[in-house]
Amino acid sequence: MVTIYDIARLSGVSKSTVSRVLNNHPYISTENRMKVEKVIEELNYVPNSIAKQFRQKQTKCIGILVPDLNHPYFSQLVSSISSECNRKGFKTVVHQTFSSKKLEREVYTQLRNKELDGIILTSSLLSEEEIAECTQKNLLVACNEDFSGNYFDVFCLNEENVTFEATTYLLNKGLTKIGFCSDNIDTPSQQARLRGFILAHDKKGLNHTKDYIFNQISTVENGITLGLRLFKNRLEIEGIIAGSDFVAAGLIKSAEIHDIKIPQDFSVIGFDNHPISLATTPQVSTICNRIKDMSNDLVDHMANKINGKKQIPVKKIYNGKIIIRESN
Amino acid sequence: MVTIYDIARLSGVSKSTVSRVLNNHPYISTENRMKVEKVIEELNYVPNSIAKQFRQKQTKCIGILVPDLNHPYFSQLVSSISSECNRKGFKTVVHQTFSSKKLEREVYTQLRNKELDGIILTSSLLSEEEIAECTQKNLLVACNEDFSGNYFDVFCLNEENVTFEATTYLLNKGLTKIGFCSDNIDTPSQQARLRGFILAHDKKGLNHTKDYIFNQISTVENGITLGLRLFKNRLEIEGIIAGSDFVAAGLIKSAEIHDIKIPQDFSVIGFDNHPISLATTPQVSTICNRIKDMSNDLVDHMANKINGKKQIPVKKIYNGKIIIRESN
DNA sequence: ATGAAAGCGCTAACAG
DNA sequence: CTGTTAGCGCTTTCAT
Repeated sequence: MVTIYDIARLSGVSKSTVSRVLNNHPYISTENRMKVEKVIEELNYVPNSIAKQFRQKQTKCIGILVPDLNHPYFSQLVSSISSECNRKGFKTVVHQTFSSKKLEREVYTQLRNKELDGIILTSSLLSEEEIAECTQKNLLVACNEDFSGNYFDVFCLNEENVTFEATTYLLNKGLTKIGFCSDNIDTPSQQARLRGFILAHDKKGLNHTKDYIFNQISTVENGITLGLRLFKNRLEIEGIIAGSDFVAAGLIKSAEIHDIKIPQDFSVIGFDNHPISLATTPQVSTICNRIKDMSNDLVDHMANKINGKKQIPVKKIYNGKIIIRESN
Repeated sequence: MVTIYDIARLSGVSKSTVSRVLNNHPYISTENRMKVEKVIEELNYVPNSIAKQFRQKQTKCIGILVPDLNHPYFSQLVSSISSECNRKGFKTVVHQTFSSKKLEREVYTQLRNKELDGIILTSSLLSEEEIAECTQKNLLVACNEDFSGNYFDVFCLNEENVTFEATTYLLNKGLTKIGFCSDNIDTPSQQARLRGFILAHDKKGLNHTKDYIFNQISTVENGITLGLRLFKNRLEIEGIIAGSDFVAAGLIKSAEIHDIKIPQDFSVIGFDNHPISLATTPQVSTICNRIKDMSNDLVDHMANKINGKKQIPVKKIYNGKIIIRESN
């Protein structure tokens, strides 16, 4: 392996000078710079970046903690975060937890071991307190998940508000028996949605039906199966906040099979404004998220922190928006 | 920062002994082992993994090169590869190229700089020769992309065969004007599909229509737009190998809008057996891939190579399968 | 079974 | 503008 020392020897300067050339320091004689660059070229020298990292105590790696990449929302979020990080000179290490607390804790250990400069959390099954304890003084920022902001910085959608609005929208249409789907009800973001759902009922003096709150519903298949259950037994449920466009698509397909007319007999509102919402008949009314804005702000903030720029604590909340199409 | 030296000092042994305890070496007195472990516990010591990497010249990081994570096929592929890598003790660094040759080359530079122990390539716009030149003697394995296998190991679907079969299936039904969609026609896998498409025509003594080969078609929206073009002008095209279930869904939606009956007036075959293929009406006939098998074999192979086990060169080809549903 | 010592490749005071 | 020097935290011979 060619090292900085070989370059120094062959170009008749010291290691420091080579290092300076490599790092674009000012104040180097053009003569020496050229000699060094020539030898670098000749020997096809590539700097050993681990040695550099070791010296500087930085990995230039940011971890992204995500439940599952094989998911229309999270793959989009990670795509956006990752490319922003790359643009700012950081590599991104993806860690899927598959909703395992154990795997999640292991990633925090990597952070403590300095294998990562920081972690971006997109979803968690642990409490803020436990996360803070696991990560200690190391850098962690939450994106997407609605934490308090007392333990680490947070960038998230106003899930509660937007679900409140969507629910109110259905309620205003005169529906009274509305369902609610979530993928994992134990996460802060889903809890926030549920609060919005319930609050909308409260504000109208109505009660929500506990039996119509469904958990672990996240895919097209889940939507189809749920629809089967709902429509076959001709339940009195009149509409649903589906929590995802994929679930909405499944419900719509299921309704068609059971000859339930949407939106006449049943209303559906999806989430995320995923292209699939355009492909169904009727097209899915949905809620658009703010992935791009969130990830840009977040990565900017994170990069500044890593580079030692003082940042004030933030909890930044983004407003989603309802997009009314044909399914309600 | 607590170091191995602090532990040594406080437990009255040498650095070497501490290192041995840390690495589970045999032949350490239980007495010393316990002393060391006690101090480690007390000081809450965490080993500095960059130092370790530096020493051992390994990053334990594998790069995954992918066009775009925000994509139903690639997000699933990366999800599978990444979790396999994690299980084997490697971190995965995701790099999206967004079809930029420049970004792709940058990743190969990272490999040369030893920032990565190896790269898994899922798609490329460069030639095998150029890739081989960029990566030099470093470890790179291709997954998904149909390279020759002469320059690096390859694990891929038999794209040509399976597209041949799908095309033949339509041809056997009596269709003669069939279209072909690809997301990026310049990649080896799409070229392989195209070969299969053409070969199926050849075998029947039929000509394919060059005007019906569409490039840069990959999303629901692309499918809808393409359908618009096809159906509005009542082209004589009778069916299409859509290249992706999302495109298929868009085409089906578009057909509905223009009152084209599928499969009576028009046939569609998707690709990947994505859940969206269940949500459309009619449901999409599609081709199932072999993501799980491919990524398991691949990561196993890669891990062995990194760990110094001699591996013979491989080009492993997996057979896809047509799933006939309602759209043809 | 253990310790001393060397060194991985690089950066950054410091001195000149 | 350049060279000397020390050292980052860890592993691994080589002795003992």
